[in-house]
Amino acid sequence: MVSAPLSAARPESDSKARLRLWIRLLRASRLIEGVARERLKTQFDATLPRFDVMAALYRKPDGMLMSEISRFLMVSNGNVTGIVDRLVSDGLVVRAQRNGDRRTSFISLTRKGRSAFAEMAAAHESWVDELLGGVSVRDAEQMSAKLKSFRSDWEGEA
Amino acid sequence: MVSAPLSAARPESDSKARLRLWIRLLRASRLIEGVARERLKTQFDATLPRFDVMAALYRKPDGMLMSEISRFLMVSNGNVTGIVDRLVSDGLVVRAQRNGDRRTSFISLTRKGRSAFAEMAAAHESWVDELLGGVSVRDAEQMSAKLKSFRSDWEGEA
DNA sequence: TCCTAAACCTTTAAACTTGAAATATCTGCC
DNA sequence: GGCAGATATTTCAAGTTTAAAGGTTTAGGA
Repeated sequence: MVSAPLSAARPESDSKARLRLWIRLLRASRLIEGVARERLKTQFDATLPRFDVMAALYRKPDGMLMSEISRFLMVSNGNVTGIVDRLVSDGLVVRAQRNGDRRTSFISLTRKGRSAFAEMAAAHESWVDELLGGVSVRDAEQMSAKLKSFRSDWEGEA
Repeated sequence: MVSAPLSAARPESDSKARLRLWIRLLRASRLIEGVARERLKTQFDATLPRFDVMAALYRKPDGMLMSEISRFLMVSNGNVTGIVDRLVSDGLVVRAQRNGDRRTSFISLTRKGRSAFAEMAAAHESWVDELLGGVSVRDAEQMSAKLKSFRSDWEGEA
């Protein structure tokens, strides 16, 4: 009897294992997002999309282009327009004209926006720490590393 | 000089590690969701929320209550109403009256819905396998297990 | 200069999403 | 029976989201 193949190239069970990982990933994301959304609402009268845009801007005090924000957050271009509009009307964000290029403007947090975000970010970090408290730091670091390398394969490094 | 504390209870760096995990988790989810959404659209003229609802129903041939669907998918009640409405008008899903309780109905896939979903599910599994191909099966199983136990802590088992 | 293509952003329509309010029904207790 | 409270769903307004279409501006030739 000839030896049976021990494993085919990417057999059925492999894709099932990855599918299961994906489902768990998705459910974990939804769970955490749900908690963050609810607490942002009740404790800061803010929404998750606004928080996300402000988080992107917080890292770049000099400002970002609309397209940079949408690429960073992995959402569509038109989406960011509406969110920034509302943030501007709330005085948390400004659009600064660029001298060279009239198509674009640099979006950045106002002083008010920065301090509002700093407060929310501290709370947000503690919520995540609370929710993921059951994951050891070692496991968290391991998983982070694996997720990072996975993502690099699909986005041309990051 | 007295010895400095080596680590406080849940020190700063711990929450940073978990925060990083959360960000990576979120970005991985968005990446995969984006690909799935785009391919469902172009290859099946379907949307991700419809796919999700059909996936929930596919596991339960006898039908599900609206509230069961929304709990399973972790979305709001009102949300499911609209999605099911559209699936019904496309003939993919039916609402069956329950004899005992007139508040509720059992939602289930039609024959057409089942075969449409089976096709999409096969494609979906291969997309996930493709996207997560860089994650070894061993790593996938490890991460799944850790995400599962994390989730159980927050949802009263699952 | 003028033209074409590319880049960047906004607008639009349709769908999705939430949270709260409204509606309908059921259950248990008098 | 009749009513209060609980349960299940839908409706509603506001906001988010996408993909596609439209508008403006810039850049790079001919």
